[in-house]
Amino acid sequence: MLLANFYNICEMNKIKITPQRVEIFKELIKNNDHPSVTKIYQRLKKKYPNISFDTVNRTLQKFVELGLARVVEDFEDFRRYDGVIENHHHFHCIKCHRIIDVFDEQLKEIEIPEGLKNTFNILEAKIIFTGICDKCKSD
Amino acid sequence: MLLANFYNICEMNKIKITPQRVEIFKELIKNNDHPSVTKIYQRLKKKYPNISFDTVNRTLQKFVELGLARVVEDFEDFRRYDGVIENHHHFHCIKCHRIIDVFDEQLKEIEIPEGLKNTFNILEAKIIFTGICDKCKSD
DNA sequence: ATGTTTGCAAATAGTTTGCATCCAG
DNA sequence: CTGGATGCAAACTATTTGCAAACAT
Repeated sequence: MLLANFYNICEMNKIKITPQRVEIFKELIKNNDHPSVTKIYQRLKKKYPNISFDTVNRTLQKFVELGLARVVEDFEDFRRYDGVIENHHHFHCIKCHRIIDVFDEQLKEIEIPEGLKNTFNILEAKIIFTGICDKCKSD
Repeated sequence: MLLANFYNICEMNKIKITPQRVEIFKELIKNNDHPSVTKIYQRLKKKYPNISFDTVNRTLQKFVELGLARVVEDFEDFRRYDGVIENHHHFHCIKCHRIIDVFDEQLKEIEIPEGLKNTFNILEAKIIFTGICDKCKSD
């Protein structure tokens, strides 16, 4: 996502291009380190001491609405527990938030790319499917 | 994970087998619907009105320590944003919490099991690798 | 001009902590 | 008995909301 796209998308959606929004967007894409709201806020506060945490927070949410950004691993915002210890995959329904275990022979051994295997110690590779579940489909 | 294992693991780790722990464990594995603390608390409160939210919360954490349970998609507990819109995978470092984008041709098309494809509307299939990153490996 | 956006402050939700009491071993 | 476990209440953290003032168009 480039800065030029940012302007286009803002105009298309008729949302105002404010200095804060421009700076927040630039900070978001600058080094792609998946920053939190607080991170972006802290970085911007150095250059623009007047910016508020709240604006950063709301702006990032707006960006997600507009398709300019995504929330990292965006599931529910509270902890859930799993009694199944063995490695397995999950399906998340985006409507009812059901989580369904996925056990599949084919997916059991995920091919870990050489680049990754050599650089990091990979402890787990888990597929997370998101979509709409059977119950919610029929609504 | 079975109830018998629960007793064994508690004994092995010399933690007390209290009625609360037994009930919380049974509730966790009963229908494997990935319950939140609040869910388990609410369900148990019907039968055991004296149980406290706090005990449920701490017990579940204890279960994770002992390897009796897992936290679902257990990443950091605050929201992080991604400026990359295109589908891609992530590597999470469990030590420094860096998140690194994984783009890989081989992984681009994840084989979605027929069973899943037929039952749900799958919108995304994303692999989340967890492990220890290059920087943290050398510490 | 005017309706959106901003900054502030207070509220909220989920989780955690401190501590006195209780109970499993 | 005794140290770990429980229940309660208060604290904490991340996020959200309401509102008046400021600004982009």
